[in-house]
Amino acid sequence: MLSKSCIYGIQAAIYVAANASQEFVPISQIASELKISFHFLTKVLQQLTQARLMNSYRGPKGGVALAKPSTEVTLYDLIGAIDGTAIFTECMLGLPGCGIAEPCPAHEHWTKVRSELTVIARRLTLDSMAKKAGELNVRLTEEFRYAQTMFPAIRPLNGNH
Amino acid sequence: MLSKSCIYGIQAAIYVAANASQEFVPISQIASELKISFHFLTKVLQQLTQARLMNSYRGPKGGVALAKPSTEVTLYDLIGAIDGTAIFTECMLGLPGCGIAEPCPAHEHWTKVRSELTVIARRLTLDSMAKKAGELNVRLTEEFRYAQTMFPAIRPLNGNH
DNA sequence: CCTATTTTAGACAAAAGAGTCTGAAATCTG
DNA sequence: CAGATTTCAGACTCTTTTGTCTAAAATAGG
Repeated sequence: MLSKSCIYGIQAAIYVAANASQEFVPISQIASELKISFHFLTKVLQQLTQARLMNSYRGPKGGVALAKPSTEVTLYDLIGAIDGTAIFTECMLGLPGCGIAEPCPAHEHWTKVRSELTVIARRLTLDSMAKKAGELNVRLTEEFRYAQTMFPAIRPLNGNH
Repeated sequence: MLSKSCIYGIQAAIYVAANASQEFVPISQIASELKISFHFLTKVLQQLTQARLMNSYRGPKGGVALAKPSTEVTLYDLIGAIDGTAIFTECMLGLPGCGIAEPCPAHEHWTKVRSELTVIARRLTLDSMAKKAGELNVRLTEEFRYAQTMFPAIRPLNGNH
């Protein structure tokens, strides 16, 4: 469905949005919290900065930050910047000419799913995902559980897990 | 979205369903009509026979055939046999624990798309796809067009294109 | 029985994706 | 200015996917 690069990029973006208090978040911090290879994440986040979704800053106190308010960055933007928009536009069977004029045998059904996917991806903002991640961590912490497999990024930083 | 293997397998299955008059359809015929590498398609179709979706027969007059009526083979079956069912079950962000108890930040939205995808894949039969492909070719033929990029498999075999 | 045809099995190569590492450039702190 | 920190750029390796090829087993037909 989504490439690993894309998944890492989305997770990192959520992390950055959830840590909006920090001006620039070091990639090393994101990588260690999310348990992603630092160098690999670096390359993924470069794609997001080149797509103008993030700003970066070198040196001490450097890192990455959202280029826009988290309410204005959607899942669609992130996927488009890393995996491209093919998933939102292409034929399920990969047939180049598939469209209304020359539909493939699965065309009408797949377009229905695809358009819903597009709507949802366009509506889902980093802001709302970061808030969901926050709620999740509060609940997990209250239940004395540790979101190891879930979303280690967003766990509270008070350290009492 | 779907792997190339999976796309080839689906196209080939539609082709076989559309050529139900032939008892066994040689893979070489499918490959040349669909313009897929013969040896590669061979391996893909072996997956479908091992999954009991197709029968195969060696030697002259051999080939592959559907193991069940085309009304009883769904897109879900084909995808499941080649790419596996992960796409119908897995979290969008690939998080292992994601579920109702521990949803990831995009959980509820993705499950909505995913369940619609599952419903459609389970309902869409080879029979209906083969019929759609047939209608398409009639129309294309009437318009003196040649479904080269579209679905070369299903074009009529009368040869007057 | 012999030959042609076809699937089966598996080795091999090419391409893309994922992950690792090194060095250079920028920037802060003292 | 010196040293530490951090992104940037690119080379490199490993794995998976995709694609190609060869030989063996099964089967039909003469």
